[in-house]
Amino acid sequence: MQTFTIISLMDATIKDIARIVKVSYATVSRALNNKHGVKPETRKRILEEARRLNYRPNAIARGLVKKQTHSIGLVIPDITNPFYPEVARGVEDAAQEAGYSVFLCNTNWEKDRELRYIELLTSKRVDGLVIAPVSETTEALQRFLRSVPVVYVSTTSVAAHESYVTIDNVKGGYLATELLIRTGKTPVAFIGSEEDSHTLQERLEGYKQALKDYHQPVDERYVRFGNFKRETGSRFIKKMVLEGVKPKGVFGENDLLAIGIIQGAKEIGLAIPEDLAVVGFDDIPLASFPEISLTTIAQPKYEMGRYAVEILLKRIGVEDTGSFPRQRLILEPNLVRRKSA
Amino acid sequence: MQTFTIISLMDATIKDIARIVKVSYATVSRALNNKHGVKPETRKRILEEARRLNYRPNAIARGLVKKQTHSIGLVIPDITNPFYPEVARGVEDAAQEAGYSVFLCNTNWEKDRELRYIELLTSKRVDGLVIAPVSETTEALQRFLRSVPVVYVSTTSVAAHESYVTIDNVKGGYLATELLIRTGKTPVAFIGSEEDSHTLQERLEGYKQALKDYHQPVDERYVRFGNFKRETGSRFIKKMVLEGVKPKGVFGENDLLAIGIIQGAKEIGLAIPEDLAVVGFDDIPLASFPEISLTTIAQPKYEMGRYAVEILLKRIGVEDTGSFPRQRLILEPNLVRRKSA
DNA sequence: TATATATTTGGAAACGTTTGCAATCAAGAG
DNA sequence: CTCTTGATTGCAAACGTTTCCAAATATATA
Repeated sequence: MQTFTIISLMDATIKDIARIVKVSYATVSRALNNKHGVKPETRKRILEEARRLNYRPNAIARGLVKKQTHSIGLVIPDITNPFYPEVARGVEDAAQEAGYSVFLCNTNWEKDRELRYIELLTSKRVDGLVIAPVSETTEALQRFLRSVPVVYVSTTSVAAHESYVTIDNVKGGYLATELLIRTGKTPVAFIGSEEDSHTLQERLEGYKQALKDYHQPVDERYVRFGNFKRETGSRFIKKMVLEGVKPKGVFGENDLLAIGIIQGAKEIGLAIPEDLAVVGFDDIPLASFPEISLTTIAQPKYEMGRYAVEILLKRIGVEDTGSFPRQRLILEPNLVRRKSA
Repeated sequence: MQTFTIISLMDATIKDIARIVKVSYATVSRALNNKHGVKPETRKRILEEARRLNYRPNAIARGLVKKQTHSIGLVIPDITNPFYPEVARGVEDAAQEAGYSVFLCNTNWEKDRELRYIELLTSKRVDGLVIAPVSETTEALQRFLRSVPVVYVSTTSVAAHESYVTIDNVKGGYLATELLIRTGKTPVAFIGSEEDSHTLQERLEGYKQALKDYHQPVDERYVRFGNFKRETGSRFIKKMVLEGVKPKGVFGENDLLAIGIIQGAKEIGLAIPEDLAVVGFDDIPLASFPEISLTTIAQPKYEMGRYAVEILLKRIGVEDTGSFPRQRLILEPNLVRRKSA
């Protein structure tokens, strides 16, 4: 009894099976991998013994010879940010279906932590990477990335030869602004996160485009940048009206910001959406809560994750690196109308 | 130029370095790992060449000989559920600091998907596992788990020899109920998720304990079970009052449920907290939003994640499996009072 | 029955490291 | 100048697989 337990504790290898069944371990390998060319009866004996020994193939050893690990890395800023769990879930589901596992890496928005992670992941010989980069990729980062297939998610601004999946942020910004204008909520303001973010720039471009198309003046006093935190939205809207800049509508670059805007507006006695209509971007789970009911531009987050790994796996599948054409997938944003605008 | 690129594309190995520097690859290995006993000048030359070749140690090969991968698995029901991102983050941070990577696995609450994952992870030879199991562990699962160190998170009901970190659910339930009673919100109801969940049972026990201590009757009509979805909370509270069962306070087994309860209550014209006070459990990020402002029992989610891997790594550190004593860490729940009660 | 062919098996190298042991080397002691 | 000693180095095995190639065996063909 005791002995039995101990035996089952230490991992049996292919050699153990070979020794017991009295065949070469080449044969055992073939049997275990359902390769043709092993006599049914032999195969049966091997499988039985494997089962009896509680044999688990050693993926490490296999990885060494096959030069692939069936693992991919998912590098995101922060799983705690409500935008990412869904894309992570999409990534994970798609990976799992294809027999891949995924390493979760939070960069915490830190450039060097991101770099260290990528370094680590390449050391672990992941077969590929899906990454939502902290910011514009640096040269150092590029150097690493050259040795492993990668698809970017939620960014477009990357080296010309890389694949990515994202949504049409310009269009999203346009849709948001357009709604505000058409419902008479002018002038409409824009409150965004960091100014140098490409995502922001695109959404801002959509905003300006809509303004132009509908013959609205573009007034810089109505556009502000801070960071992606909720408090920022609250602070900025209050500051704005304090300065006498009084929009009737505001487009928040993301939902957290937009929710903050609503909260700030309420604090100074503005009714939503009568006095101030606000629309956000992302459609995080929170947005749909009755208490919040935020009108917003939805991103198909889960699908973005899925598509990213689908592209990645296709890329991994082709042995001839470099011959694989860059894939760009730009998904459609979707206006979902709730009570805030 | 072209040639250079190609060279840097294929991974240089220790042998390449050895060949160029003209030493044995044993020496290269020693140099790269900062082992003593290699002449400073030799080490320098090796390090330089490694850098020049853009050498990345192959963790797979290393793992094969050292029999450890510096990877752990994180097996949770669903990263999309607001409870888990924080613990995942804690796990990841602690792991990262110790040089470990973490595989993210969503079981989607499916027993067999959980099993498949654990099978996969053991095949990949993770050094350990932190797992929030779908339900009571099965025999099959136990068999796998015996071959790898594991610490459970957010559960207590497991084999006597396993480690876990969780919070004192009984106490949490008690705290919640006590608050309701002391603020005069009696009778107080309990609305929970699946009846056979151990977590629920513990929180329910706390509820009953408090009732008893404060000489309140325990009336089964005031306790209901459904699932952990928000809608359930909403439906159940409405159903309750429809049946003439009219609590003044209700303890929702988790925040989602509690928020649902609030929403349902509002729909039928109840004022929160005047007509109905509600307290939840978990303190998910949402709970603190002004629009929600849910009084709840907070779990130190991030810390749970951290502690889990700290215990795990300590366990991994000792070579003599079996000699490591089971670790139980039961964290304190924390009442955070907001507007809903 | 002998030969050709197909099926099943085994041997051995390879994947990229780490590490115990023995060999070499430089230098200090006598 | 030789002997000891300690610091450096190299050799080779090992980790657990996969896979190429050849050997062995069985089956079909003539």
